[in-house]
Amino acid sequence: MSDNAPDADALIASDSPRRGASLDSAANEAIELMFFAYRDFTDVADRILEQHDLGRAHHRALYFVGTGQDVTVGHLLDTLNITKQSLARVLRRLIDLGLVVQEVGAVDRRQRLLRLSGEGDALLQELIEAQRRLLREAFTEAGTERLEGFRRVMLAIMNEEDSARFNRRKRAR
Amino acid sequence: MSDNAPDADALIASDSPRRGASLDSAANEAIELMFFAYRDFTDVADRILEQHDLGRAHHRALYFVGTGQDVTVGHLLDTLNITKQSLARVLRRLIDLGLVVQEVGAVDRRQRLLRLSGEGDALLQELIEAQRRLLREAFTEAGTERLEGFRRVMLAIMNEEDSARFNRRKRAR
DNA sequence: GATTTAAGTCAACAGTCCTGACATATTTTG
DNA sequence: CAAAATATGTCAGGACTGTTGACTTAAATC
Repeated sequence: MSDNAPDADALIASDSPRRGASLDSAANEAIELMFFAYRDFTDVADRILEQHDLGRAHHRALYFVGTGQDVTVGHLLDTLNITKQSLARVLRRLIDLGLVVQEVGAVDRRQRLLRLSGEGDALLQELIEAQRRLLREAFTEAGTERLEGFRRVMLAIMNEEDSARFNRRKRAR
Repeated sequence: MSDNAPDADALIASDSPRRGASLDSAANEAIELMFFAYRDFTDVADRILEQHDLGRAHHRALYFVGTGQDVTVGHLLDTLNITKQSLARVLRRLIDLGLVVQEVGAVDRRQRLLRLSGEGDALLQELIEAQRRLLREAFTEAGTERLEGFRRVMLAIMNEEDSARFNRRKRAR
């Protein structure tokens, strides 16, 4: 981009002479890695969702309802970073389809605790397994010793709010 | 997920006893890494796009027009995996705003070669720099020796079509 | 009892994606 | 050269997901 480009392979050698320039070209490359990898990662789920006439928004809601504990509407709004109205539409559909069920909160009866029905969980597991398979195969292909590098970089890409959220969820697992 | 959770750190130790189970829980974790990291990665660009009343679709078109060579409408359709109609709306806007210019192909006059205007390139550079900064900082935070792991895993997540596309683009840089 | 909080809902609008059909100009092919 | 294929553009219309802002209800809290 800003180089006079002597070596196209600077990206492969992880430590080249000029530190800053190398980081920049690695970052340029990573912009495309993020785009293509994320697209193909979501594609494997999209194919399943299509069969059920559901979209990505339903997937996300299903996922966080199914992998959290005592998930309320408020938690979901927080996690997904969308508006109440946006979530309402999606949640309504999932509830009408019988994939998500609501119950009044035991401690705070204003809350609606969300959980998956058997059907909902079955679909979620199908979605998770599809993405897990893709990732498992990618880890194997890349070599499992590279997994740690992947994890650390991805974690560092997140903003503080999300890495805190991630760690909170991880702790709860 | 499926563990009786003796050690929450099993994911950090990249080689734990049962190979398959460890890969599975690493993959479970990675599902969330992909979600949160991608969201925060796109957010830094979205904030800039907002100021120009443009969306992600415009960003993608701008990006591939600006980083490719002799980009035609057809190439863009191929790269973005969207329909002609979808692209047309986005491209129309970019052309009307004067960010993208078209010229009739020299070899094949049916083609419209797309390139960025000065203004378009300025915006693209701003967008790229925002994401590059985020990634550069993430690489530094994670340790640059981990960059290679990140790269290889991301590349392995891509399907063949996209990794071929990625390598083609890389070669051309 | 008044205020705040959690959730649900209504109306309306915007962006991005889709399908399918059709038009035009140009190149390629038989 | 005429016919077929290709590259692009455009029209009509539909779906999903996101937004804002206002209002209601029920329950908790001060």
